Amino acid sequence: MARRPTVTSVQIAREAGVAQSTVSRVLNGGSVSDETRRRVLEVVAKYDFQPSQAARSLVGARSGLIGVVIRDLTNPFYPVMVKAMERVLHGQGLRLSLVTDVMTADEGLALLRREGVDGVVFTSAVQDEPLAHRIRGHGIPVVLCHRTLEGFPVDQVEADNVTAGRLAADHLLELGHRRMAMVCGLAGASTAEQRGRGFREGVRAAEARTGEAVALTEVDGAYDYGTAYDAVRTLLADTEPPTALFCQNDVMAYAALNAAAAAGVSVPRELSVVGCDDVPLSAWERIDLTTVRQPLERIAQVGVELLLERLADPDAPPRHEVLPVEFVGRTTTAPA
Amino acid sequence: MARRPTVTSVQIAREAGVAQSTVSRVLNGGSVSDETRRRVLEVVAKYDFQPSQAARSLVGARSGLIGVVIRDLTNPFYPVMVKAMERVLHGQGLRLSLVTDVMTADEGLALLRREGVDGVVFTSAVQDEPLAHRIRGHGIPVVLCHRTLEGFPVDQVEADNVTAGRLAADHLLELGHRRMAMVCGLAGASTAEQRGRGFREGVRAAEARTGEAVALTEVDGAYDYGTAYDAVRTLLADTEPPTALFCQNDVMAYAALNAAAAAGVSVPRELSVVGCDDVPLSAWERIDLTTVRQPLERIAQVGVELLLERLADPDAPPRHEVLPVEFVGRTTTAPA
DNA sequence: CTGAAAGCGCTTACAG
DNA sequence: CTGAAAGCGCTTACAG
Repeated sequence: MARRPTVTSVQIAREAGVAQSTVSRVLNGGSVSDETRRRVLEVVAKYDFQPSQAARSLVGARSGLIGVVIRDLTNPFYPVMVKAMERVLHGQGLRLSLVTDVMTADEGLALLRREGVDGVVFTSAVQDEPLAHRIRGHGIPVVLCHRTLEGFPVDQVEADNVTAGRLAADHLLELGHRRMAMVCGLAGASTAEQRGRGFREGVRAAEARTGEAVALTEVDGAYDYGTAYDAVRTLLADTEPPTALFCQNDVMAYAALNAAAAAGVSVPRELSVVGCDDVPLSAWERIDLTTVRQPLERIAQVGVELLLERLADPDAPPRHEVLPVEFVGRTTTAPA
Repeated sequence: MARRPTVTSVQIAREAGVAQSTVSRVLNGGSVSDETRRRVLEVVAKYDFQPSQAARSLVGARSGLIGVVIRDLTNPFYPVMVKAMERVLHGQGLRLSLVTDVMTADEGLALLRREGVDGVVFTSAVQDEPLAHRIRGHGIPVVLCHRTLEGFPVDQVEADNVTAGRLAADHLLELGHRRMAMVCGLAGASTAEQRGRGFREGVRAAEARTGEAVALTEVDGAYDYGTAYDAVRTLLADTEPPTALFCQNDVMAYAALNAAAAAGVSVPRELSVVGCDDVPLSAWERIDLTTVRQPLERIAQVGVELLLERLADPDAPPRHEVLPVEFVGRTTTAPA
């Protein structure tokens, strides 16, 4: 089990009877004669030679590493994104360096710099968190994926979250709900601001159209299961609880469904619940959540692609992609 | 956005008026005078200097990278493990390099070698998959975490899976079930073999004790949601379907619950379902799965610790930890 | 305690 | 097409 010394390009070169730089050339696609290439590749295959990434990124212009900043990996939302990103990156021969909430923002920033990432995809940017700005301040290309930051001119991709909120509102209002609550996402997250705005717009529009008043309570769920669970339990303990809930993401909607079950409140008979995201879990028969789908994997994919295009053309103007959302009616909502 | 040239230790040294090797020493804890240390750290702080990991791992004995091999990140089982591992590693100043099923085993092996990982934790080893053996063949320390491989003398940590299967059997038999099915995990996975063995032992023991025959059907679920879902739908379409199901992991139990719902089979009235793992999801009111808990985070933590101890003492005899499991009764099971 | 030097394993001009 | 050489940014003996 002593660390067997790794084979290096020098040894490959020696055994193939060529210069070390020639080995490098055949591996990186320089001009090499067929015969030389064949001879080198034979030795490469014999030892299953793998060039050192450390050496490569030390000398080269690129590390081949892309930073991906998420929050909590155990939130079912993120694995879907990470997987989609990994697929694209792996297809391009790139590696993903994950930064999660296991570390502080400062630690994450330091790591990304030490690793020499070629660029960073942020999936969880919030308005007052300067991490993305600081990374970019170090000259590292940044893209905002699924979240957006005001006054930060970088490549961004997001869903049409205002419409998402609007669709949720329209659905619940059409069902006749007039006493509703919104379980809000993280303060400072663009998605929370936009979904909230869309929902409120929908409510106001309905009021204007019907002349009927709609009661709308807003509580903070912080995009977090536990926070949302407690908030909904409190809501449901009220003397006049809402008849419908818009949760700004699916995870909080799961919390709402479970909190309702714990409180003995029947969904959808006594309480309608609408989520937002359409994470795969939402389609489970045991959950079957009415929600607004955002094209999660597509967002992840576009995010990575924007970064790759940025690396290819650093001076192109920043792009901002907005992807459409879609209402998904299932069984957690019913007429008031 | 031009890549601002990164500050190096040479520049820090120059500005602090010391040799580059002195900068290295203050950063790595060599002997340096207080005054020199102070002066260097001041410049380090001024530029927020981050030493290049590439250079460090090229010259040093360690890369500070630990490979972690999992299967599908979107299986709720793995994020829990990865997070627990990341916590331990980050506490030690180490980074995690994730290998998932987005790539082939060969590609994963190649990557791990190129990156020069100091060691690898396997969470999804299967008997006929030589990946772990091959990694180890390159002199890289390996630990098996949550799965075990026969005749492979490396550090291993697993739950007491035989007892897990036995507990599931005892519970269902006590409830009076005599027509059962087992949804089996991945062929070649030690957990599947052990849990299956424990369950069968329990059934045979009950038959011997009571003199009553117990019908036990076994179907393949491959530890996969979709595979298990289809298998359970087929089972339930039978003229004489089982009254109880033991699913060798929680994810397959979710599939069973959902398949039952889709088939209009009431759980637990018409069908009892027991899982295995106790992933956080299982405690949700909407799921509320009777299962056997294995100490997931603890397994992950011990796995990483075994590896770290191995790195500290390469010649210590291999260790094999077996962690206790615990029956968790919830509402997906009822008397036959 | 401190500095000068070697060297890790590559890529990339530069010659030929 | 091919080789010799420089150099990426560090750590680690080796002197003093």
